[in-house]
Amino acid sequence: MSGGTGVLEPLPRGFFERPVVELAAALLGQRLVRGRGRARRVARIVETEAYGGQGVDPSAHGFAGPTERCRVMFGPAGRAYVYATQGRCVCMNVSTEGDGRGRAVLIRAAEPLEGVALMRARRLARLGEGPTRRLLEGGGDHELLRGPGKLCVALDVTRADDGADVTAAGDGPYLAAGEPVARVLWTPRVGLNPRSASVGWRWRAFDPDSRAVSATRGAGRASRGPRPRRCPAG
DNA sequence: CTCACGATCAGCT
DNA sequence: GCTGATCGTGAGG
Repeated sequence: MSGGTGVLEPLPRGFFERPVVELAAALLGQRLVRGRGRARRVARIVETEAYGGQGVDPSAHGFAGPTERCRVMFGPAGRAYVYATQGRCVCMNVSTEGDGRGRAVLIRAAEPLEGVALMRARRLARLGEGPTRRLLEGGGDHELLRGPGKLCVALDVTRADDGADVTAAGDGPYLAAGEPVARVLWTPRVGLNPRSASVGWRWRAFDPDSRAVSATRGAGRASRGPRPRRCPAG
């Protein structure tokens, strides 16, 4: 049960060389793989957000151009951009387009497929007593990767993975082919500055059939905020 | 150097 | 649904 032996072939570089909003949808259903052997963990991506780059998207880290933190987004497509927010949580993005404009897709949530016990152990190691601990101990596996910070905890994604090539199988995080999702819904992205001009853009894509879609304060679930659409709009 | 601000989360009400 | 925690990051002096 733990540690499947099947080879998970990485997605090719060309998969990531496409418009960022299109990639946000294309990543739904794909596999996020971390670790080798008994430490291997595999998850099915169910929620993403597109971040437009320099001069395009005021909510994107790369809006004003490259900085030391976000330089990976300005490099080739198919690299992990991993950053810390609130000083405590880390989030993982995948660079796209590769045209030096600083665009990337944030991976917000996933469903655990393999290495679930290790994911759970990683999450529990950071939790005190409380409802979340009881939920995870009681088999609430859909909660393991439900949110960009939680996902990185469960998969041991850290700042050390910033710049990692997600098209290369190995110990580091990489992307492998899954199955396309049946439906894709779009809403505004979560947690943005409400004064930002791009706050209403429907660049958050998710699989409405998944229980693992995140429900962060504010604009999280499909049931709140503007009604999800089938196509992105500005 | 200082300072303001989060692409969040866990725990409560 | 609401709030405090807690610090990396980038901009400015």
